[in-house]
Amino acid sequence: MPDQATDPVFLLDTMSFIFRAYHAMQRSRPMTTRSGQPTAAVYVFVNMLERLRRDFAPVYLAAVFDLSGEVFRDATARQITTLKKWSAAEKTFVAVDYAGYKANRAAMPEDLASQIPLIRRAIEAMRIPVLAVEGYEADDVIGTIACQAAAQGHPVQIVSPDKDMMQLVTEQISILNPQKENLVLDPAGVEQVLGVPPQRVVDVMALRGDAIDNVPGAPGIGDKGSVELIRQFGSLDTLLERAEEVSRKTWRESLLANRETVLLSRELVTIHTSVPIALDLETMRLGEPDEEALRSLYTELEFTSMLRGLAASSTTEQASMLVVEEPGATEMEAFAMQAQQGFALALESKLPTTSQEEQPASLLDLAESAEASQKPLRIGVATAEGPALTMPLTDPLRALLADSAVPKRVHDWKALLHRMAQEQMKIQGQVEDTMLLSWLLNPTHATQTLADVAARNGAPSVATPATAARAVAMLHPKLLAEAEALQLLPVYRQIDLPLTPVLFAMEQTGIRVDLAALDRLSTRFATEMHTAAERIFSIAGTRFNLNSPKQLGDVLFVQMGLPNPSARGKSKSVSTAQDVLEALGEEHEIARLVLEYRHLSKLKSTYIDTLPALVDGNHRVHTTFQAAATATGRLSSVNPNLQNIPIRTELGREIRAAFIASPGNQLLSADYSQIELRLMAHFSEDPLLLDAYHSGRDIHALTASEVFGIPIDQMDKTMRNRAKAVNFGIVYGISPFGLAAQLGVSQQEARQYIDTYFERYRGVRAFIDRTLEQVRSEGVVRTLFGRMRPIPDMTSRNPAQRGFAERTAINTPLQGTAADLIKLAMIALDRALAARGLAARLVLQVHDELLLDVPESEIAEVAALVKESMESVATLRVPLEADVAIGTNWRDMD
DNA sequence: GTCACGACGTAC
DNA sequence: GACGTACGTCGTGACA
Repeated sequence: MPDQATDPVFLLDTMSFIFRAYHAMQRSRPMTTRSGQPTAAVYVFVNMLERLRRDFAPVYLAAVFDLSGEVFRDATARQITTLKKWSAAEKTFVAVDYAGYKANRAAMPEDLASQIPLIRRAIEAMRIPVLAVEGYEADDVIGTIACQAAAQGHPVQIVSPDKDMMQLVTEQISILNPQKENLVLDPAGVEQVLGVPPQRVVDVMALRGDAIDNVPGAPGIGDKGSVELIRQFGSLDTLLERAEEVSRKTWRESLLANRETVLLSRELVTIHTSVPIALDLETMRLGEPDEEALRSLYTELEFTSMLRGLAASSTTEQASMLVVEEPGATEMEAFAMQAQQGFALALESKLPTTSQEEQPASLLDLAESAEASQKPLRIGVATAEGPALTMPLTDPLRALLADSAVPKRVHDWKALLHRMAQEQMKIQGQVEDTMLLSWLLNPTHATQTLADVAARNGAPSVATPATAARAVAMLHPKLLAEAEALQLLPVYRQIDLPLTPVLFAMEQTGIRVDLAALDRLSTRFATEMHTAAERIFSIAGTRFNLNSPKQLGDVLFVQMGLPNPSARGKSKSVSTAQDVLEALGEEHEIARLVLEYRHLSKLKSTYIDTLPALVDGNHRVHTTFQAAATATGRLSSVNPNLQNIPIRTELGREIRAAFIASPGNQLLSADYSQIELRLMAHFSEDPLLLDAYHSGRDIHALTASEVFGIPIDQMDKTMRNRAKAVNFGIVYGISPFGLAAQLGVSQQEARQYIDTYFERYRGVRAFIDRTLEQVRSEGVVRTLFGRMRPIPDMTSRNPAQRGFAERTAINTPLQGTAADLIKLAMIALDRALAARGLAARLVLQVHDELLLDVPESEIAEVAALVKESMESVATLRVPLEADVAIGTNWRDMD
């Protein structure tokens, strides 16, 4: 138990949370009781308080409200028309007109107002002290009490989602946001997030202004400019004194012209700490909740999960007793004994990254970040029975981590490997990954963060390293048992788990980017975009934002009256999508120009101007492969996405050419030939398909001759391409609608093609029927290796839902098995390269393609190895073929 | 400013 | 009412 004098004081910025909760839930789905009483804001408020109590066991806490004090007033209470606002001139609070000050703020909506009495009941039942000073804003009350408590030696946690509060942060006062995984901001954290230290927060805000609260700021100086100027000049006062020195003209002139406005703005945004009130800590002592009152409130509001939490609170308390945040030597030794059987570990979660932190602007920043990184890393550890501890990374723990006889359990092994590489930690021994297990069990769930997985599986909290480790320790046996019951362990142990270190290495290696080439492209694209835009404006006779589909649709189809063949405005704006503009044909030059502009603009903003910001000091870009993200088992790639680098157009290929080999190396690409159609042949055992792949025939030409009745030797490109679209359609779970849209033919015609296809490829028809029947009865579909995807809605009365279910049921085993195969090939290849001591490195995977960076001297050997790894990864009813190509860049490969 | 979402377009 | 699977950018609109 910490010394009473150092118990932190928690100050809750209550209405900010209630408003945010209200708006957030409003957007997703309004939450009400069966009788229609809205409850979203109450729910979020109560939930936050429960979590705060559970995660931090606060001794002193006050829910702070402001002047209007809605909570303690009836809805019909008198309107407050004035409040006291700090006056710089009089150095005191003076009454101002409330209506004017809050002019830009809407009145409280009725469905929120009706929840206020419920929140009042919750506060009373939870025995939470309330702090409100008549006529003063909550911000100022919080600031005042925070300073007083800090002066008396108490650490203060301001619990708020609001950036304004950051100005109050000191060594003693920090900001806690329980909605962002209990993110705590200390002075360094504020600087990391905002780019300036807490003392300078008001300076930045004064420059930037705030439209909502009528804070004018300096017009023309926005988010970026304000931070840059304050960082450059050190403070607002210095900046104003030396405004003449500001190099950018618009900023300089704005500063010179708006000096007084900016100073006034600073007054407006400053939180004042001299509200006439004296801290009385005892009134802020948090009471024991009135369980009966809470039970009755939760029952009334139909908060069933909260009721369960209430019932289970005694066991939860026991679990939390097993968490020791500041263990002594004895506890750590006890842990080391128990840990021999294996333990779970979790690292401190990181602060969100910002562009500022990546590029330290000054030596001072460098020094500060170096200091921050010298703080010993805190690691949460937990065994099956013993307590979970948060402990520093000391030698005994390093030894345990490196001990290959000790199994480890983690959530997101690959992320851990990256952190460990930074910290020079080594981890050996069998590793289990609850993130992968959870994904295999539920691949369609949006996220697999620890917080998310823990919540779904009834684990209490992941706020600190120790509680996170406790959650992993609890999740591991549970998820493993579920995976075993669903026969998912083979995929887990043979595919996704061993793939993890391979992906880690690929991410670390990265791929080299030709920055000079991108720079040239940027200039060239800018010019061409400008030319296209000017011609468009000239033809249209008006200037508008070409990037806005809404404005563009208005100009083309309303103002100019062009025919719109789509006419598929879903009550919103007219579609200006590519296919619609293409359908306008060559006689409308403006359509062609818009398409050209769009293409240039897309490539420039998505790739050309984005990639250079993401390269490291060696001109290499490091993507993150998300291994637990897709519904089918594929990987995905983010930050940046390197799985959608252009290839189809000439302009796009210019970008691809900017991905280059390391000096002295070549790039080697190997891609599976038609892997999904080959898998269709394997699964369906269709004689035509099997024969085609065994005798190396052109599959698209074959389909063209079968479906369109054209002899192979008279095949033209157009018919082959149409047949190609049919073959792709088969893999996607074909429909007349989709094929018609793809080919630009009528649905009747598309239906005719599909019917003919299935007459010829009888095996494919049978496979589809068989698969649908099986999925209808089992509710899941599986890949060849047993990876599973639940398919709901197979029996839905809604034809659209049912159709979608049927198409995913067909596509998933094909796409998913292909994903399994290339993953297995990557694992095999990685081992083969290591066994031969080759320096070639895998750098990318693009679903059916592997890209390697290979020293010249190894090319022949690696080419053979890659081809062999990919083709012999499984023996199917048709051969697997991989085509290998080599080049200095990712475009020019032979 | 922040967030969510739709429209669009890139890949396989 | 969307033939499958992803991710990123932009504009827009709703809230501060």
